Amino acid sequence: MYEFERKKEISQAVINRMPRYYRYISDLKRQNVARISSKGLASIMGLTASQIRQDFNCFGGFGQQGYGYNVEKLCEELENILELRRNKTAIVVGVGNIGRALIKNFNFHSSGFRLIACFDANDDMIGKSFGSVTVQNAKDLRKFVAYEKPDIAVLTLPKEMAVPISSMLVECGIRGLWNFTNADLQFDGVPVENIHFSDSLMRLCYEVG
Amino acid sequence: MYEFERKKEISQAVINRMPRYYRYISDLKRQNVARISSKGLASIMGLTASQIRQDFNCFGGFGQQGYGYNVEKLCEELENILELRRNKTAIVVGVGNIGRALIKNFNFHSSGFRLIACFDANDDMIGKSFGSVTVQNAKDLRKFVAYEKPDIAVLTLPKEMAVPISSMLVECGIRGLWNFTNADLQFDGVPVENIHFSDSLMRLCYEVG
DNA sequence: TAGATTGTTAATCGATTAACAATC
DNA sequence: TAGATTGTTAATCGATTAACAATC
Repeated sequence: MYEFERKKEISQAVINRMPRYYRYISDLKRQNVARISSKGLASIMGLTASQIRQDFNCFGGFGQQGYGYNVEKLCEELENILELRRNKTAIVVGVGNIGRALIKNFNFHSSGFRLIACFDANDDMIGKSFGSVTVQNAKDLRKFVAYEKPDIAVLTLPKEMAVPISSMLVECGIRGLWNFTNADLQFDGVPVENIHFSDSLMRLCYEVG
Repeated sequence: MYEFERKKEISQAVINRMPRYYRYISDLKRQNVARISSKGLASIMGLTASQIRQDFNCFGGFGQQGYGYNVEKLCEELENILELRRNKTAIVVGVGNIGRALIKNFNFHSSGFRLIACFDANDDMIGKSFGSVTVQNAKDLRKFVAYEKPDIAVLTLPKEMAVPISSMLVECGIRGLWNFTNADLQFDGVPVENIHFSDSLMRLCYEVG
């Protein structure tokens, strides 16, 4: 099924770099670049060639001595590693400004997902359509998740709701959470990816000095 | 001016943790908790006590042997470290869905900033008001930045515009960039904080397996 | 073949954790 | 004072970089 063994021991640091590799490699592919060496890629990405080779070799050897990496093949390998062609399913929970911005503008597909539903507790929102989905009543969320088994939920709801709702979602079998609230969520076996706007802006506040 | 020496050698890993510390400590303050030990904080944050003490000691000793840390004092120290009370200025460049979501809903103030203006190239947008700001013509952006000297710019514009516009902003003296586009930006001496939605979601795609 | 560049092992560097003397 | 807990040094662990034999 998989082209590579998913080794448990792949570090978070390596995983964190993979989407950026994918971004650069698909750009090169779009520009019809046929091959690239670790040295060449290192120079455009601002990394060391050594690190790039180490990173790719966590997932198996995609290169060829004396030649480098075939861009098209490498691009495909990265898609396989990140599982971007599996068409996993996502629901959006909370259709406020950020939720709507994601529904209307964000390309879920190119990050490996298909948006199949969205929910809100506000009566004025229920029934409205954005993009390809219609807002459903939050009261039906539990039933939907239990039956439809979406892979992940996008949490764009008020911070206070984040813990109770995500607990419920995990109970109903959700497999991952994309968390836009400032709540710190943690569940055994359910990965959480956080978009912490304020943490990021505070860092910038520090960094600009 | 500063209560602590900003040592060059503070690692990015430590800085990255500071906003999260601040989040937890201000929560404790809100709950009127008077003091907390590194051990206590470690247990609620899921870190080691040792790491917490090491991190805080990068900025000076805020604790007291045998007692722990005074929550109110620690909270204030974190605000000083992150410079959250300096009221730095920000502008939003690009008033699409994400830009508007930030303008209308995001609390810039609690992350150390004051939103002073926003810009868009779309004629239909210019003149409209959101929250406390009115959309200005992108043509006037250069002049505005050169004269008003905002500290940072929030980049919520199309990816293709990110490089040319941010180069122009840096030229005009912008001191930091909060980048919501998928472009990789890098300028000497101008920190960039990235919110890479798709990188984050791709990681989640990998992690849910 | 010769040159280039990988995959991989070894060396280095940095970050985290442990330990403990200092001291409130 | 005795107990608790810091600040800080030393030990460990993990990640990055360098080196080089393998090989295309």
